[in-house]
Amino acid sequence: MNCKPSRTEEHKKDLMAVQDSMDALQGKWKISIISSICYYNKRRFSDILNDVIGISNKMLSKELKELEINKLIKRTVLNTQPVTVQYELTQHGKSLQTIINNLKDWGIKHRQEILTNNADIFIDVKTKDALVENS
Amino acid sequence: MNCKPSRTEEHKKDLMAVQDSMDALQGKWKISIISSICYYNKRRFSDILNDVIGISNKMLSKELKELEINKLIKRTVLNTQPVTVQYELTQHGKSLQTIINNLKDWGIKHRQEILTNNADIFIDVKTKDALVENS
DNA sequence: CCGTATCCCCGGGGATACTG
DNA sequence: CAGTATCCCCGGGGATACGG
Repeated sequence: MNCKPSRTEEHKKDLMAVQDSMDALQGKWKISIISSICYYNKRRFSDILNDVIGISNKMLSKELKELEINKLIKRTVLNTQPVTVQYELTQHGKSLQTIINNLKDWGIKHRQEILTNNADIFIDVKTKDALVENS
Repeated sequence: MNCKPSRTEEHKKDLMAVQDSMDALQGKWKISIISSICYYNKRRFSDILNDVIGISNKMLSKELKELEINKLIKRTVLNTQPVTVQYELTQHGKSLQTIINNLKDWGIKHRQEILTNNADIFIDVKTKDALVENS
């Protein structure tokens, strides 16, 4: 991305590509879910439900559906009794590794950056609120 | 990120780092805003309002505030009449280039992936709905 | 010019209960 | 076991108007 205003036609495409990536990864749990599946290679619904702390079955179902539509994971219904469903990363899903790694590295640098030179202020990265400390 | 379930303590940190990055970049307009400022090096409020198509002043104000809190941009009030305000990327903000580039590249691959082998189905990447074509 | 304030709508996302 | 269905709340985000 060569830093152009979004009005220039070619740059609009770059911007859209970035947004497409963000959309695919957005959602509170997507990265955690990908991570869980990736580690175990193949993973069942209830297992992921256990791996990802705090997620509800509704959310898991929804996020998995989106990941599948985006071809990041593959869903397989197994012939067991009762039915079990297996999820695994597609090749395309695995290609996310680089990005996720970059995001992790930058995130660590970011946290340091935010925490440095802020002795008098406490920044809550999550809520993005800057709160003055009680003296 | 070495693909571990989020319950393992060290991996939670990795996950959090990724989330921190996502949080900093999330918001409908952040990337577009960063892109605009980056291109012009220094850019005023009303100019960005013009560069980023469709954004409202309220949203621009809010997103700029968040970017500033996250130390990605620097805000300077100029001594003009009436007052003008200048925004520029910090060093930390510029360090996003790599990530944004990766996101762009992956986004392009992603779009191709989604569009391939889907002659009978139309995928709306934005809404994530898979719509069967009218025959 | 650079924002805030207000109103309002819609969708993300939690809790819980129910089905094949 | 693997999801749906329902209810409900809250915050993102648009439109518009106002203030320094």
